Amino acid sequence: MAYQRSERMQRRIASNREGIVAAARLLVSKGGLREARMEAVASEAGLSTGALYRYFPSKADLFVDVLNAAVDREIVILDEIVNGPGSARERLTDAVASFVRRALRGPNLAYAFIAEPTEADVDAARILCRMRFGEVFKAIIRSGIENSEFRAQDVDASAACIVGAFTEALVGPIAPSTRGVEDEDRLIGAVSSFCVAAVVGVVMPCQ
Amino acid sequence: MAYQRSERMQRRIASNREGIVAAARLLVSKGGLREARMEAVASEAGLSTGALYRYFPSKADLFVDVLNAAVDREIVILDEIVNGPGSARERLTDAVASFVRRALRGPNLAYAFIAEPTEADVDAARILCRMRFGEVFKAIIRSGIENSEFRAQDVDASAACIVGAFTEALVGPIAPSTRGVEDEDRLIGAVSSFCVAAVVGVVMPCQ
Amino acid sequence: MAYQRSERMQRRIASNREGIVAAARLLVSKGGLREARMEAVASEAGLSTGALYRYFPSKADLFVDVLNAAVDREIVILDEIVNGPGSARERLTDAVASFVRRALRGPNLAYAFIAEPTEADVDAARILCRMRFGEVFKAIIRSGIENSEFRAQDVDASAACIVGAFTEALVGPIAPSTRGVEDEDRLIGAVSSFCVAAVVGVVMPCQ
Amino acid sequence: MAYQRSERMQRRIASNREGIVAAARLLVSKGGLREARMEAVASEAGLSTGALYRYFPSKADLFVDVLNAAVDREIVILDEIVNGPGSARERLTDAVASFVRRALRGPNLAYAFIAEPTEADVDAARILCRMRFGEVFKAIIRSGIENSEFRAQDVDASAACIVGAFTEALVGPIAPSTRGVEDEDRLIGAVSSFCVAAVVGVVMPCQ
DNA sequence: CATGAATGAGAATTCATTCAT
DNA sequence: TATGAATGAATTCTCATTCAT
Repeated sequence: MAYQRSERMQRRIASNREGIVAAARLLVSKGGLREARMEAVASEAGLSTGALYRYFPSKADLFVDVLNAAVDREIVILDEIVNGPGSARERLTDAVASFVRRALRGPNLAYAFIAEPTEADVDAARILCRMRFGEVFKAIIRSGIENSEFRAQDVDASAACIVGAFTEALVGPIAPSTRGVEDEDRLIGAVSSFCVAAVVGVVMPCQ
Repeated sequence: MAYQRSERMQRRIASNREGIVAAARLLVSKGGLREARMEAVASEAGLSTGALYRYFPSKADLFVDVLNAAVDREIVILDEIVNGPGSARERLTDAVASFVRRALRGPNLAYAFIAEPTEADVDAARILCRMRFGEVFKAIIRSGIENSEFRAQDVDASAACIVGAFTEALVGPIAPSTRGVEDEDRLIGAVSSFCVAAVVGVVMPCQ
Repeated sequence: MAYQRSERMQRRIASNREGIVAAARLLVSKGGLREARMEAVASEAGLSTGALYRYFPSKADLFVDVLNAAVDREIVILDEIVNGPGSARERLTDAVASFVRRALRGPNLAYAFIAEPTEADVDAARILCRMRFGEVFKAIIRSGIENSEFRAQDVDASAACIVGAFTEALVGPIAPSTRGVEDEDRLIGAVSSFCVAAVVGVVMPCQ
Repeated sequence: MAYQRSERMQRRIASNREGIVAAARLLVSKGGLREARMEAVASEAGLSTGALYRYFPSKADLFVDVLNAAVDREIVILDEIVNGPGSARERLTDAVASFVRRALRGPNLAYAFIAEPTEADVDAARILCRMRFGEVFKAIIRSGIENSEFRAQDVDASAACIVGAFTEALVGPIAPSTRGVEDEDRLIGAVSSFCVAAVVGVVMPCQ
């Protein structure tokens, strides 16, 4: 009677897991972490609440996973840009623009997660995610400083500022992310210009 | 025949109100809005939960007050800088530095509140506060553009980026605000340089 | 230093007591017992909540008093009618009409109290009041039976029915006591006819 | 892949719902709406408070249901009598007797609900219920007037009076519904005679 | 005697988590 | 393994009553 986990079953398990994460992501993108109740996630995933706990030991674990999955995708894309060709300036512009563009489209959750703290458990993960984003930008900044494209600066601080700047411009209530789609390019241009100017910062060198 | 409210009592009432706000502020600065339960606030203030409701009609009202009080103080100081003498560049530097410096000291909650969404009621106030901060920086940017200190730019977007940048640099976990006090000046310098460079943005003028 | 209670003081105490009862009555007539909070009563009476407890040991006691005061007045008037001249039938008509008329005017609270149960303590008093009203009508019914104006009947039950009938017709939501003032006489006529017919009840004697 | 809800479970759910309603009914019949706390209901039903909210969205909804269930049963029975054969007089007698008889037995809550106002939400339902009772009696009265069994009269007022009369005779403390069961028939007879006499009202036709 | 701020025991409702089926 | 009903601790808010001033 030894229990052999069939391939079919394995696939179902994997797909259930993905389905749960997808459902959770959808709900978060709609109403934020605050409104993503376990029962709603289960229902969206076509499962029972009990089943959720077979895949994730707690709500926090589930949302940490959701967060990481979303951020992983971002990081992959950003890393490609960062490690790609072009000047540091171009790569920074592209990285910011790429992030902002996808965030404006949704349902990309990176921004939602970045902006919304919750329980301590999830918060810790969020913090790590912000750090991962920070690392991406640190890499660009460092390479820009090395080849004298960028001014000398506190790399940690600048990276934090960049992440904060585009996050706020996107999700912050100040920033009119609701302007409408036509202005998308304008917003992207404005934010990436801001960030590039900040790190380049050859300020009035000829005066 | 009405009794005269004794001065002693008046002082007690005033001090209680302040005590409640202070207790709430403390708890928020420790554990965020989500851990600031009414009972905890009451206990911290040395009162009963019922007493809280004599001073504030609801939890949301209390925290809106706490938030506004913190932000009011900031805005007063920032406005003074903004409307003061000096070039736009100097004023921007000073404004950012001033905010960051006080935030690093604490218990200044402006940054905590700026960063943490909660219930819809409080959230509305938070959004207004961010907007108020945004307005301060818009004013500087506009004046800088007018006198050609700053490049032409999307004022709304830049203001959002500035607020996001120093917020993130402060509360964001990327920027280790836990570094210790020795680095305070360094952080302040880094963040304000970042913001100034971003809006000035005379990028590579001699190339 | 023996304390002589001055006449002035005695008068104030008495007038305060009356003021409290009046305030309570007003609030009840507006929003029912449910909405007559002690603080509101105090405020309406121009006193502090604490003062209330100098005159009444508890909320229940206060409202029992209010109830009894209102009912006392009714009973005095009804008793006058009951013990006055006229046939039992006339006296019953007058009694019902008199009660209904004053109730329609307000702020007569008898009906409000009659219709609204609350805490056990007050409820007991309410029950007693209904009994007192019942006694009034029992007296009329008995005298009507004695002189053969009314049919033989269960006096207790009939009295209860009468009280219930006009109470419901007044405060019950079925009975449109909101019809407007022009219909006042019509309602009074209808209700008293109903009650008289019920106790006379010489039903189809000639058939 | 959805599991089939077992019949056993379905039965449990149905019986739980009924159990909750029954528990609520019991508590109301004992101590009135004001003593029927959600925790007490849950405990009486052998459930947790949380479970109650799976079946009813709020306390008000639960009690509206309880009220309506009780009244529905009454109305069905009364309607049968009203629309049945017999003279208007007979049908009125039967309707009143039927209601009073069942009310004396309990746990029939119609009378309890009829007599006790509570929170606004439940109150609205209570008012509707009284109106439904009123309609039943209006129908009889109208048909009695049409075929000259009853005197001309204000149908609305009379219906209200009837409902008030038997309600008071039952729950009102004047009419000792605690008399004991032997007097049941006597009370029923007295109340229905009262109501019939009231609407027939051919008062002293031969004098 | 008057004041009214403070008390604190409730009461309703929510939701992550468990466990019998 | 899946289900989803049940749990129950947690949390906000209310209001009669008390007591220091």
